[in-house]
Amino acid sequence: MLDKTYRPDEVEERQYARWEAADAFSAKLDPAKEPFTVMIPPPNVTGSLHMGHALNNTIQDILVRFQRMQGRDVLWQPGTDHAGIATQMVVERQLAEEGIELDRGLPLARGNSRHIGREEFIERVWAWREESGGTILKQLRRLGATCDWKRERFTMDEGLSEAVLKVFVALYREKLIYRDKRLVNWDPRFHTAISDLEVEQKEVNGLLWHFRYPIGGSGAEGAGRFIIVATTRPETMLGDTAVAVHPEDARYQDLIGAYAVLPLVGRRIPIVADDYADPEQGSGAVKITPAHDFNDFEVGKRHGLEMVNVFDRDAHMNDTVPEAYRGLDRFEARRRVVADLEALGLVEKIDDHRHTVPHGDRSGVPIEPYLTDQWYVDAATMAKPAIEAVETGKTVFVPKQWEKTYFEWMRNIQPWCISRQLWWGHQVPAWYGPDGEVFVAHDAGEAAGLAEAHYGKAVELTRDSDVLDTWFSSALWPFSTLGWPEETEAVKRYYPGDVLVTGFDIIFFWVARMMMSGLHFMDQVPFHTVYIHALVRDEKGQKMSKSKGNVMDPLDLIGKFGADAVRFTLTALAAQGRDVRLAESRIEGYRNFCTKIWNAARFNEMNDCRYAADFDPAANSQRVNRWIVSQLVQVEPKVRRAIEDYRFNEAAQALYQFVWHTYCDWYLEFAKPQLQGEDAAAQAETRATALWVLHQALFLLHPIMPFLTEELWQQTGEGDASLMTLSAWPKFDDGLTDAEADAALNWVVRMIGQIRAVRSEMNVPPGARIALIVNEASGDSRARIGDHEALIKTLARVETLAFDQAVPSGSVQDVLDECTLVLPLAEVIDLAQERARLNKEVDKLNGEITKLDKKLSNAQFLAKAPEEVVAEQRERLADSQQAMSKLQSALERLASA
RNA sequence: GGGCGUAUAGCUCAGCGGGAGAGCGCCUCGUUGACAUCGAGGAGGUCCCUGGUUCAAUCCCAGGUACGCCCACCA
Repeated sequence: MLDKTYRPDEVEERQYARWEAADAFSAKLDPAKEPFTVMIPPPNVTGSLHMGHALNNTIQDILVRFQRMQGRDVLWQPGTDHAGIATQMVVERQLAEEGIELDRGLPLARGNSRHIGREEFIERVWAWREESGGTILKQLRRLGATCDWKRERFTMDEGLSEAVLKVFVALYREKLIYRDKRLVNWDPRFHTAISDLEVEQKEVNGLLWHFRYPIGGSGAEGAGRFIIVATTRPETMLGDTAVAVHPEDARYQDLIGAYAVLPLVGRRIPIVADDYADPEQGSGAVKITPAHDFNDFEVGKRHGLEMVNVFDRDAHMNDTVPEAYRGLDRFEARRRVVADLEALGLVEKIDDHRHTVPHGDRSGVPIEPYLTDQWYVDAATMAKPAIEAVETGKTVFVPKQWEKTYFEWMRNIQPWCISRQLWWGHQVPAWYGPDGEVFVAHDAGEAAGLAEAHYGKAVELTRDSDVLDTWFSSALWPFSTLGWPEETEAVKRYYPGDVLVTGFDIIFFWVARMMMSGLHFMDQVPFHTVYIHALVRDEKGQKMSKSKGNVMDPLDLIGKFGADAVRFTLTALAAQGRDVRLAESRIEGYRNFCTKIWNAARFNEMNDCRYAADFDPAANSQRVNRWIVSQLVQVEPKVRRAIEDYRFNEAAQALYQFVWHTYCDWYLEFAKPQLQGEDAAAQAETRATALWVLHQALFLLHPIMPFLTEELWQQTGEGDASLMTLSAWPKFDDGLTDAEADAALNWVVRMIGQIRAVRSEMNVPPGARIALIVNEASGDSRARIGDHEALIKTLARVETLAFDQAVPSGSVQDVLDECTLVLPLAEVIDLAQERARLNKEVDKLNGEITKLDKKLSNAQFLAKAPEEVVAEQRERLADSQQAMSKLQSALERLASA
């Protein structure tokens, strides 16, 4: 017996365990089946499940469950990402609580008692990972995700690290990885370089300071002349090595080639002519700090300027600046510089200024352009095949518009800075000789060999201490997880993958880089389709964030409404090209849908509908049964195609409509008289059909709502022996569609709906003696009414139903398609209201008739519109006119009454 | 500055070159043995504006307005 209500909390855990016990999720390496591969976007090992993950993985799970049911050999590859900075932060914070900090050659911070070195730190990270890493993968199970957990990978695993090593060395030898000294985005909080993508531009209210730099040199010297420069970053003036003016700027012609004396520092800095200086901007003169500004860096290179780096890695002032400023934090230095210049009378003015400041996306602090040696990938070269692959359709984006975003970025791609000054990550496989000569190799032994060949003797080597950007290893995910560089069966079978499901925010970070590395090392695109889904926002369209307090926790929602309700909601809202605005009321609505399905199953159970493996719907004789089967058969391709085309919301919509509004609202009502009637054959057929149709619908629902459907299949279907998760998608014979039953019962449905509407609008009391008289109806309609008289009487609460009878006087009539609804006058409560209602109908029809008349009297329309459209419009006009005449006579009767 | 997207019922959103839809909310009625986490019915919309293409435009095109997002940025 089914419980009174569906209890997801009790069912979900049990069913998930059954699936795992049956090994339902594992890739089978089965050569008889066509493979289907989905690579999970590996969540950060530090992460926990948020709504974005819930959407992302619901979609993937729908796809893989659907494909398994289609008979494919599915690999859904799970795993986590070591998330360099994020993880290091987490563990560092934990260590700090124990009074431990990393030995970075700096004194201990207050409150801390000891330093630890790199090795010990890395041990601590692994220990942390053992204990609390990867909780998100456990959370994915609660969502119902059917990843192949036995194949779980971690980007710091031995195998994946091997892939990273091989890729780095290979790219270095192909000169696609190189070392360079240039400005990088430096994060002063984490003391590391970050890539362009990890920099977030934030708009802030700042100030624009205008400084007066005294002109030095023979000519203008002593004349007390100044050149005015403006800056948003006063502290960097300590590193100025020039002032630039536009070569054609008339104001400064005599100063080009002269020099200014840098206040506070006393350095003589040249005044150079460079197009970079915009005469329209401020004074037209601009201070040049080549070591701390990307534009200035270029100017510096053009003019051979000195590059003075004024910061240490904490963004404190270093020893290149005058004593008074050394060791100051950059913001403190700013205040001091401004104050000192003010004291010297060198501040021309200070304006309010709104501008953007680059911030580290993880640290949240302003980043500094900083001159260091780093490792770079020649992304522009690697991007070329990746661009071509999308241009030629080897990989397609869904929705297609994202290809434009991809192209835009890939065609303007900059060198990718891949080295990070962190400890947690893949250490750069480079060793340096005593003179700084670099040897890139797979291991220390190979490096030693290279060094010996270079120097002619054995030398001591020092390994590069940097680690690689986390995304460097993620970029290899589609093949490194399969065992590459080993030539495994899995690599051969599951690469290239089929579809990658991800959010647009990750196109640059990950998708683009997988494309580049996949094409380079595997000669094939890593996936044929990239499905880009929306961002999950709150119901007001705001991005969910902890600071706004509008975060919805998927686990809470699963606890409250069940995983299936959450999954179905996300699916129903996941229309292409639009953000998902998630309101709890929506989930509640779909939780009710779960309940509805459950109750439909209970109805079957209570009516002795028993599962029969050999039931053949084609043998049905009852029209209502042929009808519901026909309706079901028409839903299946809608659902299948919607999933195949990534239109998940349409699949959800079609299923919701069918199960609730066709099966429950109408079919089960139609079935009741047969289930409770005397005709044993009809009863048996209806019992079997009701349950069979429900089961088929459960199969169609299964990829979206796996738990509920599995539970009902177990309880009302084949029982313990069979798992829906391992079963095939239903395949229906075309012969099961039944045009005759469709036409008849769809007509009956409409008729009952209309009678109910009239009853309701006329406020007809429940027991009223309402009659339906059929006079001018066509043969079809007469047959339909005759065949389903009992249903119409019961469901529309009609007392008598008669053919070819005069409408009795003293009654009110209404028009329903081809029939007349008759109601004794005494039963009508409000004649005026009924008159108003009929008049409103007349107005509506009048409008319709006028419109159609006009259209059909337009010669152009008749000449150019397709025949069937013209015919259809004619038919509509005829229908409207007929209805109108009946309405008129109904009104006349009402008037004379 | 460049690119992309969105504008349809009170709200959240589907949809479509030829009769404006759903869910939620709202109103009315309903405790008939699956389900009140329910059933029946209803109200509610110049489909953002202007122009163009077309026999026909909410839909296609152009321009505009508003909002959102991404990328790059002025010292």
